[in-house]
Amino acid sequence: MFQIDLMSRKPVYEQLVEQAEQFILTGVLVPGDRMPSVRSLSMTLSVNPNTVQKAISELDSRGLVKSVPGRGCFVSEDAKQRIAEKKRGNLERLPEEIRELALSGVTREQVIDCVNDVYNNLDGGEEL
Amino acid sequence: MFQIDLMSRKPVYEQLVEQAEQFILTGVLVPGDRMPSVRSLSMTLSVNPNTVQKAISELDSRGLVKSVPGRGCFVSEDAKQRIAEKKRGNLERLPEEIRELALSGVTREQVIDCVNDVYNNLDGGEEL
Amino acid sequence: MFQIDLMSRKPVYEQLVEQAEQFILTGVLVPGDRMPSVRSLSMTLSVNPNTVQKAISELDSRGLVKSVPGRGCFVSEDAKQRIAEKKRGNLERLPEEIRELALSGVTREQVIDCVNDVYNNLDGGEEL
Amino acid sequence: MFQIDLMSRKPVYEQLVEQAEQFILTGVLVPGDRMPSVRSLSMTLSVNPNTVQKAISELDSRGLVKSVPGRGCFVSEDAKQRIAEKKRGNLERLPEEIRELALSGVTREQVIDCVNDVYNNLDGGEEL
DNA sequence: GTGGTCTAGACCACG
DNA sequence: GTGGTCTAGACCACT
Repeated sequence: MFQIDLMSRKPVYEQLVEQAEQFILTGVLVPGDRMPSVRSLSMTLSVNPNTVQKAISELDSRGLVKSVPGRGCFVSEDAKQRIAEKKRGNLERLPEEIRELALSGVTREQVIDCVNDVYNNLDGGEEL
Repeated sequence: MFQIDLMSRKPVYEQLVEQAEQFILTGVLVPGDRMPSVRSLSMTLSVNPNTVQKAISELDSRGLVKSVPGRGCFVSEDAKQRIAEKKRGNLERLPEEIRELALSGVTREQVIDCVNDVYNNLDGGEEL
Repeated sequence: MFQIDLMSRKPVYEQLVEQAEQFILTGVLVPGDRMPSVRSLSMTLSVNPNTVQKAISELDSRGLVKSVPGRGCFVSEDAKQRIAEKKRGNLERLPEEIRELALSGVTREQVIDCVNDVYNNLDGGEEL
Repeated sequence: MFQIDLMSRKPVYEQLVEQAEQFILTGVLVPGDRMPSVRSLSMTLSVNPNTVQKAISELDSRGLVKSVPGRGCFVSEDAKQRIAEKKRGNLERLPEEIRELALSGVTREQVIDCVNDVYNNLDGGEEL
């Protein structure tokens, strides 16, 4: 399920956090699901347990999972909404990125096509 | 001209590099223009000369400026093209970002509107 | 392994970069190998860590090594090819150098002998 | 006659020195010839007179020219021999350069061809 | 004055 | 422990 790139400059724990968010956002993980344990993840990924723990703590502090001592770590009820809300904030950065593309010679049509491609290929069940 | 955010997590030298790229891409700096000197920049920005130097070196190694010891640092002829080419590569990352927005409840219309806003507000003289 | 000449006019960090390239080109360092750490190198060479760091950064930006914060710095897969490609470009400068030798009284035989010596003494296992 | 590249990282004065050496080695300048004056050179090249003066001083200290106050600067009798002698010293560095080419995949034939090309195309009168 | 290199020593994030 | 960033201040070569 999880997989990391040790050669990436992105910190391992951050890769794990982002993947967890992706899984929740796309419905691979749903509220109540139990996350893999620190030990099992650190084993399968050949990563230091501290690193995995850091990712879990981060997810916890963002309210995306709830750690229950002795029982494990579970996706919280409002996890998806929280992530969606945060991602929606990225909409503010979008104009600047598009402007850069425009200045670099990318045409309006290319961008519009790209947008339509994405929306047309969304799995029906994923739309809110 | 240049300005930095000391509180940003983005390294100061990287902020400088990106701003320089912006200036070149938007035509504020054109080929042959002389960059502010290391010392003057470090003074006005209250940043260590070494940090500014690092930014200049980075720009140099990317072929965006040519720094000539004893004379100064000049925007190279093909600077804008180099940047545009690199930015165009970002087009590949765009679908993923839009997909995240879509999954987060942003509608197709919102994104399209955003795109059109950008292209309609481009300075007329700039190439689309 | 690495060693520098403090009296050389060539910058220390550049000496380090060139030695690393030599090591990679001659197979002393192979893809996946871990480079000596910044601190250890700076200790053994009695050089400031920043200077070593600069060399590492340069190698990284040339794609010869991948440095991963917290884990170390590793020779990249295509390092040798990249170096070989660059060195092959030096072939263009060779005629000018030979011409200078010729004009200075070095005979054709002397140069040819030199060439043959080099090729005859290549380690058998190295590709011609 | 002389020409410099202001964008080169090679110092201007060094460019001038090397060009003078080339002119002497190839016979464009012969013993007794008068060098262009500092003022005229600095004018035609749009270079600071100090920079030209530095080049002249360097040539003088190498015994390649003789400055006669009030009369000018003349190519010395043994200029060509001095240069040739120095260049012949470069023969020692040649094997290392060829070895790098060899390790980079350049074949013995390519190098030999290059050598023969140079010697076959030498102007008959230039050979010592 | 310019850019380039280097030292000394600090702090941070990551593992 | 690792690499990455930054400051403070020095020296050099070049124009």
